[in-house]
Amino acid sequence: MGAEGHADGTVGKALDVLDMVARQGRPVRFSDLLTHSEYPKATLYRLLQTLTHQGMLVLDPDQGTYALGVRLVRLAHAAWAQSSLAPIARPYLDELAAKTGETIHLAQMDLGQVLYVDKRNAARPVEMFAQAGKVGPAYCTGVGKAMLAWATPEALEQALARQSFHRHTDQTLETPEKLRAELKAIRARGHAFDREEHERGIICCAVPILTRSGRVLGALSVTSTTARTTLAALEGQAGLTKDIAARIAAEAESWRFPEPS
Amino acid sequence: MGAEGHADGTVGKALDVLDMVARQGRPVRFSDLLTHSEYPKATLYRLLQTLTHQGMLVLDPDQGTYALGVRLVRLAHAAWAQSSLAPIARPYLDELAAKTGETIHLAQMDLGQVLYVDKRNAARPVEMFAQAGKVGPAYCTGVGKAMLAWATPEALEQALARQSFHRHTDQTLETPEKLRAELKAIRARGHAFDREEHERGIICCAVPILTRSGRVLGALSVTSTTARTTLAALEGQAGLTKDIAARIAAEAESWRFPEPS
DNA sequence: CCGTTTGGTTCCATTATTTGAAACTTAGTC
DNA sequence: GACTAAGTTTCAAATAATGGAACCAAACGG
Repeated sequence: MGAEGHADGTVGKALDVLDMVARQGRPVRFSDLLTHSEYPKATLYRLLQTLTHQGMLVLDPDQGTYALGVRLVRLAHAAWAQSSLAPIARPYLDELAAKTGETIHLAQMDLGQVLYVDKRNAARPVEMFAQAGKVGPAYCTGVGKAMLAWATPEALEQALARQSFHRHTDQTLETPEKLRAELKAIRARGHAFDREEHERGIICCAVPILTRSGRVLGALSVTSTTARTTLAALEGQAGLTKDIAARIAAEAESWRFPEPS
Repeated sequence: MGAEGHADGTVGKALDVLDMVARQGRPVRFSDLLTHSEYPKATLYRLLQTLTHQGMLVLDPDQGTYALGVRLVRLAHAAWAQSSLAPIARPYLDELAAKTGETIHLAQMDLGQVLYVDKRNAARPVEMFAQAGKVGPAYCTGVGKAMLAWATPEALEQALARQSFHRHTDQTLETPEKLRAELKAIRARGHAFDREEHERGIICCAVPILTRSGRVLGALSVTSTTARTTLAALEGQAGLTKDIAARIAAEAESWRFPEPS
């Protein structure tokens, strides 16, 4: 992993370092990062200094550890409100959750990975960050495959290059070829399934959220367990899910001109 | 505004641009940014390209507008989980909300501004991003003053330099001098009040969250309205609030060694 | 239709920043 | 008091950023 191929320019490297800190999941010492990093000591050191000075990282002076800074949280709040589908989709997710009684996921694509931007659990209200902001693989989730199926050729190639094709279950599609074939079937069918490809016992039916011009904005899925229901039953919800997806897309498109200023 | 004095290096400029996009609150065209920016055309253009290529920004090809990218949401998830007090403080906030029956704010300092990282509304469960991630002024909020009162001299000066001292209400402290005097009183007292300084009718009592070494981690406030209660009554909760703050601090400190690895 | 403006993209010689090996400074060990 | 590990600083060479100007394309206007 890592394999940050082409981190263009200093900015790319800095963001790379930021990711590195994020990946650790806990405050890290300089030397920890150094061992995990391909950058030489002095370079890494200066990058950390810059990021810290910029408030993207915070240095705990007591322990000499770096953690992600709160400036990120502020930026993310804006990102959430302005770029993700979550605020637009909220009422529609509620509706879909109510009508299906199943778990709902709203996802977008982030550099070949699936990013869950909102979720409904049917049972209890959303605990935002605990649920959203999480990432998952694209090649073995319903939402991931739904988005890949309608991705542009370039985006697809980029994404494929970033998939690990780890065999999570014995249903997992293990090769780019198998995935390509599946994507073709998904395009023909209009929706994607997850046949326990990521997690044993978890199935879902996912649809893409497309603009009128055919661009993928995200994906929406209805998830359940093999204990509770079947794929066929989930497919029965596909029409409703597509309908909701279309309404989200329509609103997302009309939302792009708040005020002419 | 803007006035980003010393944006060190390319990274600083790039992050500056990121902030600029965030500030607009909606997808922006290249030329919009150009007019608001001090950078020359080509420079801004390349910064935008880099950020877009890095997934921090997303270019809507249909409209040629830039918006904050989802990569930020992912980073923020990590920031939230690892750097903010929110995950640690959650149960304590619940407890405080239950015992006081008032609105609770958990805040941290971000470049001289107050960043609300969690909140309890007594009535309904938190809608995370809708509530958290918001920012407010430090000089006229309870949590802001509580944090400034225990800030290091350098941090205080930096923060003071960034305050606008806008007169939100006729109670607002309008000058650095008045604020300094107030901070001294707060240190002596052990907790800060908001006497309708930010918003008419809104009062609160806030306490800092301090490490054993005396460093400010954040602040905690119990907020209400003049219609419902009085400052004196809120002060009655100060002991409980300090207790909760101490427990949050203790847990935050012990949390810093997940595994020796 | 053709001249013009507006919005966006690319060039490229100049300039400033980044780079990273190595030297240096602290603490901790033994 | 020599030895180590962790963090910080230096400095000439290498590299990347810069930005004025040219360019392209699409919309506009007469």
